[in-house]
Amino acid sequence: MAARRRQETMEENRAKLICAGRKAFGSQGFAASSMDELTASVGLTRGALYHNFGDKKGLLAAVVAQVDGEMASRARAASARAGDEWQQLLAEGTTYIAMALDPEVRRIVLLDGPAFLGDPSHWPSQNACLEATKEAVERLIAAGVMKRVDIDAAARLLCGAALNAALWVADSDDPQSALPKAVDAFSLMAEGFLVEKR
Amino acid sequence: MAARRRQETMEENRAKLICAGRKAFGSQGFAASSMDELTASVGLTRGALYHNFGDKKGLLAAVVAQVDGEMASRARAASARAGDEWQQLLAEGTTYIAMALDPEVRRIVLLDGPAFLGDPSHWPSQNACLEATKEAVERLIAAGVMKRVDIDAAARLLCGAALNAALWVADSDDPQSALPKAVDAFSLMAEGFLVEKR
DNA sequence: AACTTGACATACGCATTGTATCTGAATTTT
DNA sequence: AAAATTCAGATACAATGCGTATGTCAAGTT
Repeated sequence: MAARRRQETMEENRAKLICAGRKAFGSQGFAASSMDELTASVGLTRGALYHNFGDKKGLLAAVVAQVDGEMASRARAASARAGDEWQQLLAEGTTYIAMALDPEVRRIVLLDGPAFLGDPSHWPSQNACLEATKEAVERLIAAGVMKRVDIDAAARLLCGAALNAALWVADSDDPQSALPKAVDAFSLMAEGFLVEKR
Repeated sequence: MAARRRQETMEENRAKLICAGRKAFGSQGFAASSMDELTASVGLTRGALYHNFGDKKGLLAAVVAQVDGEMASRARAASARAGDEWQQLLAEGTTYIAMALDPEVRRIVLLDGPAFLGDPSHWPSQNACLEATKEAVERLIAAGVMKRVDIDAAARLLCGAALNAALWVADSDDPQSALPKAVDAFSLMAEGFLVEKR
């Protein structure tokens, strides 16, 4: 094999570790994941880990940022496909609910993330979900569709409700039938913010 | 000192450990708490811990059950002081928000609990908050005040929104001013469930 | 009073994290 | 191009903590 650039292989290794972190944290949880196993699974040692991410939590932060970013882009895509601005907000919310059914997302972003990294609104990734919701709320208030409430509070409530509903759906006896119930209830509750009922 | 009954001292020791667990888990978090230190702080050893609670998570479960129970009784008290049934539901919600400002509650029940013990709706303590909310929702639907939605879903959304809002308030730059915003937004959003606006 | 029980202590093995030091290949310097 | 320098990652080490296996002594039993 030809001589590789330094930076190139380093980025490759970072990507490998983040990928392995997703799998390990997503399946066994952050606390139960061994960094020895994790690094060995991609042909490295803990040396690479500590050099690249500082400590175990550093890797978690990187993994969270990646998953979080993917969630946000999927949410934006769903939002773009929806009708008016209100429909877009609902689409984002229901997309969050659906995404949180992925065990990896649940475990990493909803459970271990807040527990080990602190409140999502303070994450370096700025919790893209919250950010997207905030923007939507801002537009809706400006357009006179939503009542005048504190933007951060409303966004947090909507996001929190959606993601929490997802935890419920995922852990319910019959997720398939729980999902539409959660989506219905979410849409209904969100209408509390509307100026006029539809 | 007179000879103590066996069961008596055992219950005393259990209480001591749970109390120490509250302090340790609440201040340092579950993962960072050393069971050696914790048990020593009440004049015992890990032997007592493993005998009484099986393992570290066992103690967490006991602590969670205690805190959770206290929260529920405070919520019921607030509910009893409120006006009509709808006001009672709102009172419960805002009480949850206020209670979650207690660092111990936040850390133990909202962060470490779900992360290490799994979904609250499956806790042996049955998550008293959820239970209380469910009962309230059930009554309100029967009374025709709330729209017909799935009871579990609605309760989960309301509870989730309230507790999530509390996490936001607690971690915001200025909790004192954030609290009323959160309460306002919560009350407004909950009205989405109402049959007719008030 | 001898015996049994069991609540808790003691002692041990194993796993894991973080750090300090080392190494060799990629890059830079002369 | 050879020597010098960097630095990504490996190796080695120290510290801590969990869980278990075993021991012990007072409370309860017969």
